Amino acid sequence: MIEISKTEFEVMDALWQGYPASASDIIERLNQGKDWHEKTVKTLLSRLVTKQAIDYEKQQRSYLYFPLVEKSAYLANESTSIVSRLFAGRVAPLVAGFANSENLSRQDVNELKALIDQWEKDNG
Amino acid sequence: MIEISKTEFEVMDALWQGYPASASDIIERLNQGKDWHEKTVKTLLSRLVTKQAIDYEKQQRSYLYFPLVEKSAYLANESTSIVSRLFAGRVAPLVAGFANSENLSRQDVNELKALIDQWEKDNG
DNA sequence: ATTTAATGATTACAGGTGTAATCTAAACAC
DNA sequence: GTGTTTAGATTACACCTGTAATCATTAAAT
Repeated sequence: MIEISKTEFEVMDALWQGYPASASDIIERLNQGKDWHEKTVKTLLSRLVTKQAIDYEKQQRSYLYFPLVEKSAYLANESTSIVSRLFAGRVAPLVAGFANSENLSRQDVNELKALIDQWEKDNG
Repeated sequence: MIEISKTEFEVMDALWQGYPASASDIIERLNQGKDWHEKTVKTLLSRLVTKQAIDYEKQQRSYLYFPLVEKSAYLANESTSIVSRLFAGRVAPLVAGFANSENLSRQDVNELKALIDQWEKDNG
């Protein structure tokens, strides 16, 4: 799997919001929350192209970028690798940690219950 | 929170298995699974000391290391920060991803059910 | 047509990381 | 007591990251 750094991920996330998108689109989206220099964002875009996480089509003088990796696929991979590194591959202990540190919301619990129900319907 | 790299984490994990422990203890534990050069492990131990993730007491010529951070505390912090970065702070979507990629085991589901029950007992 | 502005490409640069090798001092073997 | 092993300290070194600045080229403005 492609290794994407923290800042690169934020750029990916901005791109996932809607694509194809120009560098200035991305910069604008990012500057809703962060305050990165234009040059910084462009460096990150280049690096993502090199890593083959995104690609572009030339549009006159500028580029229109699009992701080569789906967000859901990326997140699934990352989650798996992190949970495998930190929790020997099992997700329950991670959730337990959340519960213990009061980081579990009512909404989380409801969603968890729903997806457990679904899981049990699918798997005996 | 202290930033611990991937390889540093593996050293921490070996130390958490039992401490105080000498460098050679750690090296031995790590070489059950990995195959790192002795020098590499010692470099990582030094860096962890610098980062104040571990400390040591001088024992004659060699050192006896011990963690300054508890594993559970470290894991709780890491989980929170990762889930916050990747899933806007909510853990349910991460678990959903696991369910969808067939990475959820019966044991996970049972544990999740148990901790949800507990959570509901504690919170309305 | 010439200046200006905007784009992407190239370069910069310090700090972190993975992965050791070399240096130095102390302990052990003989 | 002199050579050898061993522990930690110091140094190495390439690649990654965060964070841009400068360069080159093209399009737009006048």
